[in-house]
Amino acid sequence: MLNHIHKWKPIHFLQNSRTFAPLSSLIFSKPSAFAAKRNDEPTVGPDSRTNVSEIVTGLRILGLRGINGDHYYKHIMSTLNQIQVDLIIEKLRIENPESVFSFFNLLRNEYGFRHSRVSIFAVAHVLAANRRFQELRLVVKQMVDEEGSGSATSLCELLLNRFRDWDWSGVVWDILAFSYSRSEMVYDALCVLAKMKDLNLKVSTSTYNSLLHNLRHTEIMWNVYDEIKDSGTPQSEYTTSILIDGLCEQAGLQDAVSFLMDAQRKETGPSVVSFNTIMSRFSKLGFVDIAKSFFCMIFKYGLLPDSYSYNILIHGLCVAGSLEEALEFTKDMERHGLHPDTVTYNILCKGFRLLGLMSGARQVIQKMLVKGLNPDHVTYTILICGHCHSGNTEEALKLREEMLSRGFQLSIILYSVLLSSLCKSGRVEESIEIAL
DNA sequence: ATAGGGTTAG
Repeated sequence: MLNHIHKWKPIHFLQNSRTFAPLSSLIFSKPSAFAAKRNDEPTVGPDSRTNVSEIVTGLRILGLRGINGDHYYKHIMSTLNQIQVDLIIEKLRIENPESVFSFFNLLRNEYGFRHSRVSIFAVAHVLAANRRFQELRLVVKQMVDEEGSGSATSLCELLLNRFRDWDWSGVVWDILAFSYSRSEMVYDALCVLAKMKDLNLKVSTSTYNSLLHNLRHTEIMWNVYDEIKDSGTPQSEYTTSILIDGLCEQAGLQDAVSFLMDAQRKETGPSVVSFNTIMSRFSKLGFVDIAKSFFCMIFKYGLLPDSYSYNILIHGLCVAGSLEEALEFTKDMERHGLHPDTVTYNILCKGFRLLGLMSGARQVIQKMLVKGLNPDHVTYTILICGHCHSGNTEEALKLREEMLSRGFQLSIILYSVLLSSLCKSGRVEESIEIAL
């Protein structure tokens, strides 16, 4: 340990590095940064000689990889507390914003560090400024999941008190509302929206859509829709389809169809997504013929069905037992330049399974493999259940092995099917073995 | 945010 302590001597390190041109030029281009050691900052490390500024400096010189490859730094990282981390992140954010997120992630992923809300929001603002929306969503989602429902009030307060004038805070607010909605904490999402309204902040279409989707079984959906219209937020094709789906449940299919037709009068016209939603509803209620007529209507509106349209219809036909027609539509799909995907093959596989034709199911999967598509957990579930159902426990067990070797987990339901099938065929011992 | 799966027993 002593060796490593000696290894870390910031001043010597700088003096020695004078002989190495590339590094020294980098270092001495900003000498002021190295007057780092300040006495008013908490010290860290085994000898209590390093402080936050020096860590930030180290990060600048060595980079994240360098710092994590350094034994002494590694030790410091594992002993940092939340106050120190908050200080580091704040300094990095100002002096070296490109590295904030990496540092934040490193601590969380490799050291199991739990960041404070303040640091999370600070990092979120940096991500928003850099338009790294995917990572931004992830960071906020993790926070929201950890904080749980009912946390919106305090998180909003924090945003309001400490981040009010920050650039991009509108985006962070929106992502916060979106994350609550996505995690099905609808009232927290609504709470954030109410605050955003007070602050005159813009709500994005995707946040509104997610919220509409979660509220589609309730009357509140219409309040949100009114708000969308009042605020002039642009609507997407999903907005209409979510409303249609909600109408199917709240009012009835007739009203939903009227709404779809009304959409025609608007400038954009109905979208394929809306047709798909209606088709799916009718199909699930057993009205495949009506679903089919909507499928034809897509063309009449000058639109083209997408792979969702085909899969919905093929599924409806399979469930209705019209396997031949389902196969016809699959060919038609290809004629229209749409490739049957894993979902299509799974649907067809289930079609054969429903008729007890496991050899046909196998052929479907064979064709799928030829097309370069891999079976997923749905494929395996259909096959295993089918084989269990037809008494071919041996084949089901083989598929279980294959599934596990490919890194898929068996669901509880699939296990119960498999175990009961084994028990029924008198193979109780094996059943117990698998269960344990 | 529109497409695909699955249970036991009673």
